[in-house]
Amino acid sequence: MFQSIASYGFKLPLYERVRLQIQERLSKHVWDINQPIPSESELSEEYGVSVGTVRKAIERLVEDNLLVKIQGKGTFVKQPNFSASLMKFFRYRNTQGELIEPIGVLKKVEKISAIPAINGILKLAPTDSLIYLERVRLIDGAIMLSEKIWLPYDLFNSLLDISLQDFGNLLYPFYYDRCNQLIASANEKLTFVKGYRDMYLDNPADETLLKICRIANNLEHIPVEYRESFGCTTNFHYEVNIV
Amino acid sequence: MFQSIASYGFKLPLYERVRLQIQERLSKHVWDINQPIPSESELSEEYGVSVGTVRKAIERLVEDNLLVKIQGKGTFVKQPNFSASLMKFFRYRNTQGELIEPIGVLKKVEKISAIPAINGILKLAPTDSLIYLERVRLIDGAIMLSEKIWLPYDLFNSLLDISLQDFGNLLYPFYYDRCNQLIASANEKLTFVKGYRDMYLDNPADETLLKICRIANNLEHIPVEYRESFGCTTNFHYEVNIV
DNA sequence: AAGTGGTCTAGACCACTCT
DNA sequence: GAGTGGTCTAGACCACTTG
Repeated sequence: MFQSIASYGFKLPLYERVRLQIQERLSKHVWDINQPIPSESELSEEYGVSVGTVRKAIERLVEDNLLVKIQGKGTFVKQPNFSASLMKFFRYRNTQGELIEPIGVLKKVEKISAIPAINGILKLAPTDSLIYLERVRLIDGAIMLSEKIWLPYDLFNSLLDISLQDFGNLLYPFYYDRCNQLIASANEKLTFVKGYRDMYLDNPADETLLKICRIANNLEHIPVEYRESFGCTTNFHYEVNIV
Repeated sequence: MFQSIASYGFKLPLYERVRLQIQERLSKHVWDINQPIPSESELSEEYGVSVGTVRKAIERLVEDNLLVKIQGKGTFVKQPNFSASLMKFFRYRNTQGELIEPIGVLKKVEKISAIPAINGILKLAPTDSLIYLERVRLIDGAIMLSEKIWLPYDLFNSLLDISLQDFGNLLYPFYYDRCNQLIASANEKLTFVKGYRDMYLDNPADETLLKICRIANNLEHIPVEYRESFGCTTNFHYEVNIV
């Protein structure tokens, strides 16, 4: 009964193959978000494996934040909460010291040809095309952050069909809904640059700017977004949990 | 045979009680660091539980980075590698762009009485005493970072017996060796301050300084260190993995 | 009472490392 | 070949939620 997953390779342990099966059904949104997915015994019967094997598969998916188990009720699809996870690391404070969620406004979406450095970061073939975004983030109408974003064309070309004003405040939910790419982890580097003039920030040339380079990965740990953000240090607030 | 761990409370699952038993032996350094710990079947016999239960207990300890399993060889005590984990997040670069490990020099160690704000952060009783450290970090002999560190007196009083020059480059290995406190996670907040003059940095009053506030937790997720670091933005480089 | 996930057991066989 | 951890199974009982 596992011929269908032969393509995954038979060297994978059974519970990993079951995990991939379930994960595939998850990304196809087969199950209603408010209903429990089939029970462990149902799945074990369906896949013809023991309950313990299904449990182990589901355990991994829970670790990956794709499922949530609730004792007595069942196992549920977890919809990623972006504003509570990734975006919380990146904050500005107002003069009263309260946290602010900057408003994201997209300025440009276009297809561009390969850029060796970026293609290298995104682990693409040297000639693969890219999607290029420009975006600013506003606080009280003032531009605090200017972002340049590069994405693999093959995965994100559907973004070209969306008009600028239809992009929401957060990009990652868009990636998820439109391109089926769930951003699951990221690496960020913070540095400071002097003498860089940004077209949107319109900053004095001698001002020290914050520069954040982010490589964001999907669930399969494949880098799918490279982003460079430039910002003013005023009221900037960065928070991170190291585990 | 589990009377000895009655103090942990009998509501804990068996594998959790076994985990705590093993963890206790780990923190007492019962096992040689270069030898495998007793095998799963040996431990299951010793504790009078099934192999599966021991496996689950060890699984958790591996997740916590306390043990490492190597198939065919055994399970080994993992000594925490601080320079490769926590400290990698915090870097300066030289003019060639290469990463530099700043040298840490301790300037002050003393017992102080309670500070309401700090005691609150460290979740101590309002009158509990503290250990206070001052420390600078140097690159090419120049002070790049000035750190103020507060620790619970009860856990860290043995630091008072160590002379300043005997503190090594990294503090966390010291916490581990001398006070049995393994720093396992941390929360850091980066902000910028202007108008703060630091005694060690000896900075101009109008320079914008980086300020990093860190709350570091031990394995039991109890906060055991609060640290405020002030630094120059020049050549500063901060890297973090978000998962 | 029925169904869910949570815990625990016992035992089989496999893959790997060492001697 | 002996010993280790890795995978997989089958089944018992418990804790929790819902009708």
